[in-house]
Amino acid sequence: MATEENLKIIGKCPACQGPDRREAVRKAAVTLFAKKGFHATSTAEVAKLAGVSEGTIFYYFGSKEGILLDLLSEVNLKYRQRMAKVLEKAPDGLSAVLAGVEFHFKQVRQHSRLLTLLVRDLPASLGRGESEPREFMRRQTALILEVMCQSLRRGQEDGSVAADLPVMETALLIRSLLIGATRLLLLKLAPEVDYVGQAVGFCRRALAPCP
Amino acid sequence: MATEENLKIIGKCPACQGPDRREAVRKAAVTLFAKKGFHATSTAEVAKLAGVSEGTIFYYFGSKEGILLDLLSEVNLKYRQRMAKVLEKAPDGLSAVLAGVEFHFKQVRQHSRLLTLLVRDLPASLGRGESEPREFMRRQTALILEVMCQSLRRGQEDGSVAADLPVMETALLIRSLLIGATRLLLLKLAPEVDYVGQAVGFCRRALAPCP
Amino acid sequence: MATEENLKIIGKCPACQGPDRREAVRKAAVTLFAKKGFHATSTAEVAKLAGVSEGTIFYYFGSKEGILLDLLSEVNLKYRQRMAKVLEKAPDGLSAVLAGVEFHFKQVRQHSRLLTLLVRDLPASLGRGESEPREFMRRQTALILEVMCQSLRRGQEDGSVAADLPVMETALLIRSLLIGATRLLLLKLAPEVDYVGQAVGFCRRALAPCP
Amino acid sequence: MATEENLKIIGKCPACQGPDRREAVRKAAVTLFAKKGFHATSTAEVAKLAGVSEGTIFYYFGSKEGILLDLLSEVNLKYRQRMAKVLEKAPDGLSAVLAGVEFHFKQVRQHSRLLTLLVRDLPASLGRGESEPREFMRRQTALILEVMCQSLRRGQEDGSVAADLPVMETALLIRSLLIGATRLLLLKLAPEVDYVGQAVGFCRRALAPCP
DNA sequence: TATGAATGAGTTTTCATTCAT
DNA sequence: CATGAATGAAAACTCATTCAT
Repeated sequence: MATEENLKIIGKCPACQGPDRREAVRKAAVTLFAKKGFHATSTAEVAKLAGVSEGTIFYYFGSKEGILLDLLSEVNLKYRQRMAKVLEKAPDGLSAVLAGVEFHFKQVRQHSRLLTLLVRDLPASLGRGESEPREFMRRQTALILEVMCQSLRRGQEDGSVAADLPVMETALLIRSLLIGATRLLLLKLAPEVDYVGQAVGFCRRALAPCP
Repeated sequence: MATEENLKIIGKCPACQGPDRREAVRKAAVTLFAKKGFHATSTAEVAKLAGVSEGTIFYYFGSKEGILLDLLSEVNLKYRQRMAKVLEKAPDGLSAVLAGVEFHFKQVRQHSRLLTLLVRDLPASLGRGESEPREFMRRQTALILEVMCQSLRRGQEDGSVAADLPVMETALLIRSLLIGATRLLLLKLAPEVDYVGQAVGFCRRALAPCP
Repeated sequence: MATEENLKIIGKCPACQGPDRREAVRKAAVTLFAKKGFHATSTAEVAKLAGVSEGTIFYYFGSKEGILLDLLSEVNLKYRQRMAKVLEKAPDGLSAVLAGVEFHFKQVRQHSRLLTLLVRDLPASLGRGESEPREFMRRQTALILEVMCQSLRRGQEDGSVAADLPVMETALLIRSLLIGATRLLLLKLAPEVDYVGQAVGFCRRALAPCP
Repeated sequence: MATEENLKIIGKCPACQGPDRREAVRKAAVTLFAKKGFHATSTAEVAKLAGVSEGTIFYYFGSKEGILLDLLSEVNLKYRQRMAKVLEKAPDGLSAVLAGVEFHFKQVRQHSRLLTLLVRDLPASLGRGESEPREFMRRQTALILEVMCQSLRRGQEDGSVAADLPVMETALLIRSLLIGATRLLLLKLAPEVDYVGQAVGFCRRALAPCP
């Protein structure tokens, strides 16, 4: 086919047509937002790195915030789906929760750029008060919490988790631990020790019924 | 004194002279940064709320980021000092750590505006490379971690904390939990349940030696 | 015919083919230009309201200004034709002029959206130098003036209009009155009183020969 | 004084300091708005012609529309004040009105640039619907109408104006005539004849009581 | 010490227009 | 004929910072 060759000749990335332009913007945005932060990145930079015109960004995403929202909803969705899959496979409730903890740290390592957006640029960058994007984030958080709650309940039923623990509060604590750890890790504010294993142990002791 | 009288005449608050101007800027900045975020707040707004000229801000703080850094260092210092005092009073290491956890949540409630600065959007320079302000943040985090580590070691010596726990990693986990919880609480991303008590229990079970 | 069926299937208005597309654009443009003004209306909005693609607009009208010019020439043509018909029917010159005045106010009421275009913001090219669209507007004005002049001359011949009035200047004054009134009425800058009758009386006294 | 000399040396217009910068912007804006129209003039152009930075414009006027509003309120104020003075001097009501008509045409000739703003860029350029600037314009129009009404009433009292004419409607008609004429004159849409004298005669016949 | 007028580089966003299909 | 993805130039506006006073 001549098209691809021609594109090479005129110096255009052959992947950058049609919906691929959208993807190119997303990729560029992830890279820059993760490296410099949402506010410190201009749409001009994103456009340049993506190899598209600035207009294209607004054609596809409507606004700068639109890119971030689009990115985040995907991060959240994939994270949740994978997390859910991991939890399902576990033999009992406690194992599920602990597998979730382990999974989270693995994700942080593997998708650090994307998750950095979650701990640095969001939701602080988004509209304050009762804005639409804020509500969006709250929903996302609630969904992830729900998954965690289910495993905890399952654990209380099968006896692997202490029965007297209030489910929601406990889920919040585990979630807090994961969020805080991600922040310390990705913003490199803490010494670079690997504490995944310790995190699992920490939670196990906190959750398991007293023998 | 002529000064005070004059000030009354021209309608300026007599407290807003000399070093008080500095303080006025700090107060205004805390309020605005916490409410709207660092990026969304302009120096003009800060100056206006503080009742000083824009030039004054730069005279005292050098830059917009300078205000934030100044604020953060004070938040950290006071937090650390108070935390240290709380830990000292505890009868044993475990109680110290748990008292620290409880103290943290109390602080969040009492000084929410100030602490919001820590979980809200940090300036870009804090997120990238080896900038000076970045190093500053890391130092602050390290100092707080150190305090926590001391209590853990003390607990291992007096037998109230499991002896096989690696101190630094465990301190990081507790710190993570506190940071994550603060974020969820202050950014109002989680249901508004009170989980201080649960947090203490969670940590006690995770730290206490197996009976 | 397959076309109509297909259109129904894909949910497109069957009237929107061929020259009807042109008409759809015109209708949408009138609505939006009258409501929001020429400058504040984007071609995208026009295309959307018309249910056609953006390209179509440029296919038919060449440019955004082209739509306006097309619209204006039609407004003027119809206005002139109708005005001419009204003037013809009048028994004498003065009655013709006064009927014209009355007719104008009726038009303003009936076709307010279309006529608003004439008093609203014209594109920059209409306001400057010797541009082509500028010349176009001047021609339109001249044509309407000419009609008015004819009636005045007729009135002077049949004695219903004072013989010593300079025709062109008088026509310009009447036209001025109509234009100004339209502006005040359509832009709703004046109290909403109905002054058609008064306008007719005003002109009659100004034109009729002194008894 | 050294200051003025220095300024000349570094190539700055000596008039362009302090509040004179504000004035420089106003002057530049009048020139450009009148020549090209409000929409077709960019703030960059205004800044360049005024010899100030673009920021300065926003420092003083807040927005592009702010310049226009500022300009217009001054035009209106001066116009009204001068008009009032002219009307006062007249020996009777009819003379007052006619002097006002004559005065208007004189103004149009003398301050054509400024008045062009009134007939072309306003109020079409300003916010639609019930916007603040729109209301501003309505108030301005009302004030001018009021002045005209006073003279008409005075004329009816002293017998120089027909007693049976409804004051407001008549004022509106005269105002309409002036507005329309200004538009035709300044936008150069009509043949360039001088019809001031005719306008006065036209109005006299329309207003004077039938002998 | 304190001011605030002035800046200009930078921001996000808009939009008429083009053109390959 | 008709589309709509893509553009890029330009727009209005913001704001941290400076500096003469």
